[in-house]
Formats: sequence, C-alpha cells, structure tokens
Amino acid sequence: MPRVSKEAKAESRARILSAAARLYRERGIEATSVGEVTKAAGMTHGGFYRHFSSKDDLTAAAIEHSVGAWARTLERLIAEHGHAKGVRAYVEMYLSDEHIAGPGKGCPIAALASEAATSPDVVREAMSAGTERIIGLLESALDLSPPDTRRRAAGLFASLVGAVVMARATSSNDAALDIVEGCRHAINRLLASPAASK
Amino acid sequence: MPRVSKEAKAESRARILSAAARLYRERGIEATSVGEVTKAAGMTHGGFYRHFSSKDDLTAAAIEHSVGAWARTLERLIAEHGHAKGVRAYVEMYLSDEHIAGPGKGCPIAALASEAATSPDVVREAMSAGTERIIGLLESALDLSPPDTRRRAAGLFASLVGAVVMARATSSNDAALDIVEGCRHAINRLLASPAASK
DNA sequence: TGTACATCAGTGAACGCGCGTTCACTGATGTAC
DNA sequence: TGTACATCAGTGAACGCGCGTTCACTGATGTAC
Repeated sequence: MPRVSKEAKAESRARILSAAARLYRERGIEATSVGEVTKAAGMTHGGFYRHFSSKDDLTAAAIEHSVGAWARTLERLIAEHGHAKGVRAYVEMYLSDEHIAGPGKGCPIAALASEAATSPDVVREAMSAGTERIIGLLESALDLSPPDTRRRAAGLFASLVGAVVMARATSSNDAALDIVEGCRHAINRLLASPAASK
Repeated sequence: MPRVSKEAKAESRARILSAAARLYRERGIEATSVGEVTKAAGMTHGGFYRHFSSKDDLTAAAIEHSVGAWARTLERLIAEHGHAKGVRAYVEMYLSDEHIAGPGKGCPIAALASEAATSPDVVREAMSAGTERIIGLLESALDLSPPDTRRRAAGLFASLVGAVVMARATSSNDAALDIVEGCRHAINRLLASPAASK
C-alpha cells in the first residue's frame, strides 16, 4: 500500500496507539514487540517510524493515552454522581472483577507501574503525570477539608493500585478476593472518617 | 576452571541466586539476562545450566529466596518487638527511603508483582506463596480478633505494596513523599481502629 | 479546472545485536579397589 | 592408604531466533502552475 490520505494517516496512528496501550497493559512493555503492535493495528512494522521515532516514544504516548482515558472516566463519574459518590463509584470500578481480569482495558498505573520504574525517563514522566492527574482529581473530590487531603487521596490511590497489582499476581482466586476485600474495607473506613488522623 | 568441590558448587549456586534476586529487583526480570546474572556471580554463562534448568526455574527460585528473606525479617521484628510494635516496625521499614531507593535489596513483591502477573505459572506461584506467607504473618500479629483479620492484613499489605510501587514509578520526589505519607497515615488509622468496619 | 510532479504512508527485505540454550572440552574432585 | 578412573562444574564458541531499526521501493495524495 502506497501513500495514504492525511485522515488515513491519523487513523493509522490512532490504531497503533490503541493496540500498543492494550498490548502493553496485557503483556508488559518489554514483552510486547513493535511488530506485534503494528500487526494488531493492521499494518506491517516498516511504516511504524512514520508515526513514532522509537519504541520508547510510542510507550510514552501509549501511557499518556490510556492514563488520559482513566482520568476522564473519573471526571465523568464525579460529574455524574457528585464528589463522594463519584469517588466510591471509581473505587468499585477499580476493584471490580472485570478490572482485575482485564488489564488490557484497565488502569495503566496498576498494569505498568513496576515496569515503568525501570524504564527511560520519557516513560517515567508519562507515568508520573498520569499519577499526578488521578491523585489531583481524587483530591478535589474529597472536599472534606482535612489538613492533608492530597496525601489522603494519594494513600487511597496507592491502596487501589496495590490491591489490583497483588490480586493479579496471585494465582489463587481466594487470596485475590481477600486482598480486594481488605482494600475495599480499608478505603471505606478511610472515606467514612474525615477527621481521623495520626 | 574444571570440576569443583561440592561445597564450591553450593557456593556458586548461592552466588547465582543472590545476584539474580538483586538484578531482577533492580532492573526487572525480562530486562535481566542469564549472562548478566552469571557475570555478577563471577562465572561465565555456560555453567549456569548445571544449577538451574532454565531462566524461569532461576526466576522462581530467586523470588522464593528474596521473599523468604523478607518474611524472616518480619518474623524477627515480631519476635523482638511484640505483635503490635513489630508490625509497626515492618511498616516503617517498608515505607523507608532506603527501601524505596534500593529495590535491589527490597521486597520482591513490590519490585516484581506487575511483571510476575504476566509471567509463567512457576513464577506466579512463587509470588503467590510469598504473598501468602507475609499476609499470614501480619494476620497472626494483628491479634485483635476482629471478624476479618486476614482481610485486614491483606488490605494493609496491599497499601504498602501500592505505595512503594507508585513512589518508585514517580519521577517527582515531592509526589513520592505524598504517596508514602498518605499510605502511612491510612495504615496508622487502620491499626488504631480495631473494631471499625463497614 | 486540468495537468505535471514532488511528497511521503506503507511494504517487505535486510541490518546488527543480544537473547536463552547447547555442546565439546578440560581437569580437579570423588569413588572403587 | 595409595592408585586408577569415572564424574561433572565451569569454560567459551556456537546455535537459532526475535528484537528494534533502516532502507529501497511503490504509487496514491497533495500541490504548484
């Protein structure tokens, strides 16, 4: 296939980005090759470099893409259900069986955080920006005005990420359930006691 | 170097295992090659297969090795300081700057959980067994007899893991501090309210 | 509006490289007598 | 205890393979007149 219109090029780029975002979350970044991504996007690997300068460039863009989608979901839940109920809905979505069983459409922070920790700076920065954005949204929704709303939001999100990461790494379903339920109870306690602090 | 005594062989195996456990936690499993491990252990790659049948075999053994070390540390802290103070000391060690900055000697669950989620079963099982062991120790130390001590222990550990994973993936030190502090406060609240539950 | 031509998205072969693993070999260790 | 020999831990070259990336090529798209 020879040259293609501007619109077709933009669609190709979008397909590559979606495929990469899904495959990275399902299999990990290192374990996913450029060839697998372009194949999933319906093209051959040669044209890839018309869209991205390197695999790292794609990785950063794919993380931004998928983090953005999750941030918009949280924004939507808050807009639809109000602050407190929106956060609770997000927590339930995050801890749902679908989310744990389907990392391909899931939160990229839960799927990729430990791999990103050892990745090039451009990847780490995409990850940081995404984390920052989610914590910021949670912070503004937890408008209960305790002294450290931001840290409270960060602690809440860390619990969610830890629970999903561990539930996925566990080969026993019972153990995974205990982890998720334990996290849910801890967060409910956190959300129910606005003033408690040590 | 030709054949070597039984003791020397056992020492070689121990050096390979230590080197692998450190490099895996520092760089990730996929990102660490068999050659790098044997080089760090002071030998060439050819002799590796006298000790392990494959890289996956080594990976499972290395995870068991490092999880075991962390579980023994928790046991020691509980024995030295008693149940409640032992758990608090473990939390402080887990959330310390040294632990976050030095994954090579750190908890393998925090360093490798998301990569293990996409690894072969033998690796996942080593990870599960380790998680199970840590949660079991925390459960027996949280002897406050609420209805769901096990889930409480699992939730506590999930918070710790999430905080360390996210703090490491974040490129901003300030954001990492917020995450760790938020987690610390959430856990203190959890440990201080034995009967609260939702 | 129609024509001539430069641009460049996508193809598929090819590149150098490092991976996990195998193997012939060496010679000290461990064993049988 | 001493001797002869089988074992096998470790070496280093070699294997096939898949990786990220490059490149000559094709021909529809976009542009200049």
